Amino acid sequence: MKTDENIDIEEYTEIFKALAHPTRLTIAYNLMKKTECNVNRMSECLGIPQPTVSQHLSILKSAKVLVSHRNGNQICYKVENPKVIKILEQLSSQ
Amino acid sequence: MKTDENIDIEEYTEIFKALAHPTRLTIAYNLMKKTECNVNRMSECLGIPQPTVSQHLSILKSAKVLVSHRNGNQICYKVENPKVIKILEQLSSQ
DNA sequence: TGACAATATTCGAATATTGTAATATTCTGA
DNA sequence: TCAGAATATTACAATATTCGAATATTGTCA
Repeated sequence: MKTDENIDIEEYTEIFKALAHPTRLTIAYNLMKKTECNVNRMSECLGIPQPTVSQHLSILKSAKVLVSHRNGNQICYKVENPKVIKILEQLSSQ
Repeated sequence: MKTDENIDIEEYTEIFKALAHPTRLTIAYNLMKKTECNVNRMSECLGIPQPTVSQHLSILKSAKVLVSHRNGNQICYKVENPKVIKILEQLSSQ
């Protein structure tokens, strides 16, 4: 087995680490499938306290899985990273 | 955001957790790209002690990322899980 | 069977992650 | 500018992960 790698192992390790939690994977997958979403709405839909959701969002953002932008009163998160989208799309193919 | 999921979040969480380590991602990616490989060869190529490689292989196997079969004196590991292959293939597409 | 090669397991210390609770920050609109 | 809504941060205890060292297991072949 050659150890040469034409991919950025560190980058993907960070992405996978971010996705390796049921709450975070659910958030990322749903944001990829549907649309952007603000924090309180996620918190309600998931039945998870807002600060906990915020922590998970912070981890997803650090790994460049999500991006955010302010929309009036609130902050919307969505998936934009094409590498992440390609990965998440595979989860539901078939 | 609806929380309905048509994918098995737990299953993919396990897969991502297994892949969320540089050594394990390197092993899985190389096995997907190239061929099956035995433990000592991986240990040499990666420059990582055999027991450590064996531990990582055990984690990858538990997550159903890898399968193994005996080949004479040694044990060969490879990627067979189609869900995993689809994910790993995305890493090098472009 | 016995020796050796290949692989797996166990243990423990160091480190990282997780969830909860409390609190802080930031922004908007009156 | 002030109040309140929305979001983020901090601190800490509980739990999980990681690596290396030591050792155990398994299979092959003479």
